[in-house]
Amino acid sequence: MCPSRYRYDVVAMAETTTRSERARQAVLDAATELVSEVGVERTTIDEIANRSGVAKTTIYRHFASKQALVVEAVHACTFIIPAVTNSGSLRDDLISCFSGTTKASYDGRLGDMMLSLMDAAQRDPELGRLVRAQTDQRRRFATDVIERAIGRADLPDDVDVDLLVTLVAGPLVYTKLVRRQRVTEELVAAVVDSVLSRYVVKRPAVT
Amino acid sequence: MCPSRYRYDVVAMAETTTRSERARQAVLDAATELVSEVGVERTTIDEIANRSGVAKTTIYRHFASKQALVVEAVHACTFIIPAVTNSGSLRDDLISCFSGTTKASYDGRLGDMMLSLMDAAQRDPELGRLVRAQTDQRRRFATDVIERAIGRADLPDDVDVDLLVTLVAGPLVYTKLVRRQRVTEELVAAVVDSVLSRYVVKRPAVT
DNA sequence: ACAGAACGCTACGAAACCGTATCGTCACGC
DNA sequence: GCGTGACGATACGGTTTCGTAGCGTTCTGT
Repeated sequence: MCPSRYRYDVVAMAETTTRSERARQAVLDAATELVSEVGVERTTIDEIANRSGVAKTTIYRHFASKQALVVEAVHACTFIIPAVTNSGSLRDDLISCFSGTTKASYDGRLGDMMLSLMDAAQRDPELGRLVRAQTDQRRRFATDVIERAIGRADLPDDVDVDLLVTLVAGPLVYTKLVRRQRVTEELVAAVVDSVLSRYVVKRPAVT
Repeated sequence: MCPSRYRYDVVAMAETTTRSERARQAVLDAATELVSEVGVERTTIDEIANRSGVAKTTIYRHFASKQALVVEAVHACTFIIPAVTNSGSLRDDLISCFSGTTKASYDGRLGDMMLSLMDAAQRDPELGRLVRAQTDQRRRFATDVIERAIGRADLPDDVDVDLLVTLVAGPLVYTKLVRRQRVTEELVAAVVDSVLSRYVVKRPAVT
């Protein structure tokens, strides 16, 4: 009847998990939460211990250092892979791709910690690799979509794929990180249409 | 013959400046240098004292707190206003505007501290206002250029000016901050041309 | 030259944080 | 049910950093 000393929620996790795994997961959850709130630099082990309900000593039984813990916590929420459609329409696939990527990268906690993460990545090689891997992966999705379009001759084969990806991703990332505004579906569509307008029949120039 | 105890360079400053002003400036210089190297969070008063040659006690005679010092130091290098041409050519003016803005915002120290600054701005209202003011000012230059073009009927008057600015600024900022690549003149021109291609006569769609 | 203002130096208290040690308590497989 | 492994609580040493105090030294205007 008396409550367990272990404060992290046992019920919320599959009962097949061990005590050790539950503690570990509670620590990782608290770490991502904290990083998204106060950034990498201001995240402390003591506060993670408080929020997770896991004793600091136990945290150090699972993770070698604060740096290792942060890296693993960030890693966990970084590799959420958005689904990308393959409809045969360049426009639709691009919108789908960037909507998915935006959701996976800039909504929720990961979006909140993105700036702090990129800043910390400037000085922490481990985090640097993590951020770079994510950026590359996100760009890869868009690159694939574009190359499929080139294969269908929906785009000229001398198109600068790298630039094209930057032309779409740039305004979206800028809107989120610099202007701190929500990236709406309408914005994604407007950016994609603007970039693609160069390659499709359109209204004549205004005189 | 014996060297002065005051280590900051007296010669480098106009001799009309007072001792107090020289110390103050040396502190601000060291602060911006340090912030650009290690970020806002890791910048310490002791290290500023070391680099500037100004005693920590003297620093606190000039600035109420570390936060106040950082804000003022950042403010000093933030308000460098780039020159923008008014040639009558939308394309040339846009390229000039964004080249200038990029130089003023993302080259040198300010560029190095930008990520850390935007991160810190999320939690420090004072820095938040500073960053927002700079962003707004940068966008204002581009907005002016575009509105002049609308006045000349080089652009339709129903064009979404805000979106247009984002379409150009986004890829440049993204290239610098996320991809950590240099923003070349060629890139600026390529982005401007891509965005403007919607509004000028261009090659027909590839079949 | 001289007085007062400004600075440098050393030292310090207080707080935050990292990582470890110790020991008592709990959970889980057998 | 019982032992072993895992956890919780407390405490601690060491380090870093902020911001201040005290006091001697240097500069500067008059």
